[in-house]
Amino acid sequence: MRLYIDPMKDEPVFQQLIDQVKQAMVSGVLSPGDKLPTVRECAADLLINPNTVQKAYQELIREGLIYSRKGMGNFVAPFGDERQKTMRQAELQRLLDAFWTEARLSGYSKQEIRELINQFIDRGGEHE
Amino acid sequence: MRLYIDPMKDEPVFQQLIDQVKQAMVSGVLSPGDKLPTVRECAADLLINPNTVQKAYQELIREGLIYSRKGMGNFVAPFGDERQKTMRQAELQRLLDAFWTEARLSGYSKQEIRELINQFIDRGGEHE
Amino acid sequence: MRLYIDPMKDEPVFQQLIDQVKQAMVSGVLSPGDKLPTVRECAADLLINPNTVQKAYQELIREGLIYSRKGMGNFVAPFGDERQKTMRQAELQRLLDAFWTEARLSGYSKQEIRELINQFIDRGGEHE
Amino acid sequence: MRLYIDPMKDEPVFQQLIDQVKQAMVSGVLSPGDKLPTVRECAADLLINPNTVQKAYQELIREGLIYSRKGMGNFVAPFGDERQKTMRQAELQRLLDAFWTEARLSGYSKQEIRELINQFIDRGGEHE
DNA sequence: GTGGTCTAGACCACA
DNA sequence: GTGGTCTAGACCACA
Repeated sequence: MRLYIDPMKDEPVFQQLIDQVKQAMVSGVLSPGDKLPTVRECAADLLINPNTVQKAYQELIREGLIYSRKGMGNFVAPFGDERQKTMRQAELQRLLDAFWTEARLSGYSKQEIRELINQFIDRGGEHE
Repeated sequence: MRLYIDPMKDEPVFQQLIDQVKQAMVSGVLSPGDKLPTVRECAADLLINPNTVQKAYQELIREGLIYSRKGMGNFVAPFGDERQKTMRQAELQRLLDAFWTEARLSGYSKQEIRELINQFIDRGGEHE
Repeated sequence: MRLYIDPMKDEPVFQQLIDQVKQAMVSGVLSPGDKLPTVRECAADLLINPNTVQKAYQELIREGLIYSRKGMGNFVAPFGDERQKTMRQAELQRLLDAFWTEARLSGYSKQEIRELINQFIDRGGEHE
Repeated sequence: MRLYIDPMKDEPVFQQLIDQVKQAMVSGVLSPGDKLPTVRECAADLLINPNTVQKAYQELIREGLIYSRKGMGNFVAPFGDERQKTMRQAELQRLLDAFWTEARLSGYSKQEIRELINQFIDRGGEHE
């Protein structure tokens, strides 16, 4: 697993790292048990501050998506934990609301959005 | 149209205002040509600084969702402009990607997400 | 001569009026001696404040492009007065500078801009 | 890169800053990747408020001409992005129209304007 | 250290 | 009256 960042994006660097790890987990590039790059390795690789990498990993740990073993590194956690599921419902609803509002403001009808989403899902969600 | 804010949320106040106006436009509470509260009115109402309201309105202007007339106030712009549509496609795709990743990480299968979305749409997208 | 305004534009109303009269003079819709709409007529027509129309006309008078005859109305002045020419050189240079900078920032080469301009001129400057 | 302002000009300070950065980018004083003065540095240097500098930088970011990294500073973005080009066409046309109208009102003939422009371009567009 | 948000309030341009 | 610009300065997030 190799991470990268885009300095042009206004998304904070630590957030870009989090998103990438999540994307990799969804797409199967990272599987439960896989080892992530070490904090130092990653920081040296991307020319960023180790604290920034640490912050990203801490957040992923907090979300239960990775776990840390002292002296060993950081590893991908098993998916689909029931507790996670409950915790994520609100976030999910929020994202779906945001998507809906943007789509409606863009002038799409309910039916068009439904089709847009179905096409997306049929293609496998871009990442699969 | 009456706006409100939640000072406890960590979402910036100006962003909350933007989101609310957008929501109101999608839900039909605000229609093209409608007058928004004046900058001062809104600031006094919400006990926030006029500059904060101004910032929110400026962003909405920049997105082409409202327009401003000095000495007159701010007004809702016509929807669905073709140029806007093009500009929003990327944002839409981004939001749908984010939603998809979160949903997949929460352990939902493709089919479950499809059903989740269809239920959401059938309910009218929360706002209708 | 019928004037109109676009409330969506962020250009002030009085400026839109000025620009329109100028465009009409360049394109030949208005010729020296032609009568402009009266202040009240124009204000009533466009649903704007008479002061706004007055302000536009005052500016055109100041630039020597129209003149006012008490009780008679406002009329288009003869073109090309030598004094005007001198006064306008700076403004012209400024506009050309602005155009050049934008064009260069848009990625056009010197040669491309030259061609762009020549095409524009050959078409008659859009307004003729 | 050193910025300056003229407080006597009626052009807003933030606009003067924007124009200067653009000019510097066109003339080659600023190249992609170059670091701009920090918000505070610039404000202290010009004896203006940091918010005013911030406003100028925000607009440049919005136009895609610079990008910002928290804790790092603001940097010049790569030029000539294809999307920018498309977005700027309208602005370009508008400026050329304005120039044309002013020139015609000043009494120049089509041929004279063509020569005026060619001279300008041959001199390298003032900035090169 | 550096950018981002926000307050409190002055002053100006436009309508 | 209404929006736009600007000051002086606080506090927070990010690196």
